Amino acid sequence: MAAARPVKAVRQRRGRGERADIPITRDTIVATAFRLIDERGPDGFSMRSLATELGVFPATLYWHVGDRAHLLGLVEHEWINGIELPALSDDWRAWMLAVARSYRRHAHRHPNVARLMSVERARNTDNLTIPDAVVGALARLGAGDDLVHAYNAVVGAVQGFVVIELARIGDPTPESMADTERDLRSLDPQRFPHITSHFDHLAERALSVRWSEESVQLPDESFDFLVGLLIDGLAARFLPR
Amino acid sequence: MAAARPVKAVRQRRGRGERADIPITRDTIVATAFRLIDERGPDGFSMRSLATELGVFPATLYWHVGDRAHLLGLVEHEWINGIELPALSDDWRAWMLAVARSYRRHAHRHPNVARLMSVERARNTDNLTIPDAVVGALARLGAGDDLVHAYNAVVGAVQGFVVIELARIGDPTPESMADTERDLRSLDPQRFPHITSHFDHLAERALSVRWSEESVQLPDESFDFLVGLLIDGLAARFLPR
DNA sequence: ACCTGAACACCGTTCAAGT
DNA sequence: ACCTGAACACCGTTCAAGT
Repeated sequence: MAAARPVKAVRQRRGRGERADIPITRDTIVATAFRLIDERGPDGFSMRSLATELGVFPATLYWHVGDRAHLLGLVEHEWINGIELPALSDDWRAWMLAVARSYRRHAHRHPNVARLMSVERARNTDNLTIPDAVVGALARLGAGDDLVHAYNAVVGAVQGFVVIELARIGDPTPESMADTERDLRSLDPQRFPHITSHFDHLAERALSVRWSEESVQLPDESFDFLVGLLIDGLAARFLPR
Repeated sequence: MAAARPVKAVRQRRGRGERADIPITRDTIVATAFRLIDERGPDGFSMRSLATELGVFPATLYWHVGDRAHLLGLVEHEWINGIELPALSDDWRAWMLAVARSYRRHAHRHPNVARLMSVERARNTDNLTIPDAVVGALARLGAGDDLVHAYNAVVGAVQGFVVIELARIGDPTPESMADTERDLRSLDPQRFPHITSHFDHLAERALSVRWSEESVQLPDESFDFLVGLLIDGLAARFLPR
């Protein structure tokens, strides 16, 4: 699909039925929607703001791409296509880690778009390149009758981890962030003995113990740790020793 | 927090400033919002529909619970409080599996509410009971400097798995479901050699290879398989052998 | 303190009418 | 085939005005 070319058409009066001078295409619409969501977040995106950005009336979008849900499906498609699939390697451990990291890296590049994945999902019949490669790797490992479960476990955990880490921590105003920090720092050691005793170790790094916007991304080590657990677990189950 | 008592107040005319005969409380609002989201899904829920259900004007809600984001935070709180924490046990493996299953079971009981978790998050300073218990278990295992990462890996994977499995598969009309099924059944074996060759094994059971609404819930075995991988991985890292 | 009534600035979507 | 212009049925939120 074409790269997102910057379309900043200034709305200029046009009579009924008159063509736009820059012809609106399906690709332009999807690319612009992608850019708007990416830059302004889901709240700054609407069918109407997209139409304005493109210099057309909202109804035009419906003619080209159908309704909002369908458009978001196309954006999802675009996003998934942007993930680089690491070259197949003999070392399946290294390959799986590379795939997982590649997926996460792409999500971090476009967090606002990536957040859509968990909410408004489109058809999933295309974009099966990575799933197919993962199924292949697991089958080659000898997953056998556990193939589905190994697949679901790995994909669900990796994809899910990224969704959870990117989930918004409430509204990102300085005040609410300060409030959260204060509340977390003054937790009752009676009720939460373990979090409080390991507070310095967890603060701003652990899920549920974050407050600033910069800490949306969890430590890379946490992700690698997870993938390590999965890989070792698979090896223990399927590889002869 | 009080159980959700059924409030079906029929809107009856009231003059300016007049009190409702059934007094509206914060708890009633939250409980009713929970019920509406649960029953009708996020699309059937709005501040206005909630107000109508309660027999008041929308502005009343703002007086009691603040804006929509804040209300959803309270609903989230309510949901999380509903998770049963299994009694601490000496067998940490059994305990972790029990906690993970308990979380997932609760999500499946209220899928529409659970879906909110990944999107509109409130403050997370309360409801730290389960996180605290998990931190405690991992610390006791001897996670040491890897405590954060072990915690993030386990919680991110378990919570994330559930989010991914519950994510909507596009719109659930019979036609679109049939379309997806047809597309999946007629995948190109050249492009997707592994999925096609294991199709019968994966169909309706694997992420990305589902089409019906009944298959939102992945096989329980897949979830248990994941938790097994995590537990074994932790044991291999932290337990002396 | 608590609620009404109305208003404001938005939405997504549809549709007849134009070229 | 492609787009306008207007309309419809909704939103979330605010605010003065009532009791």
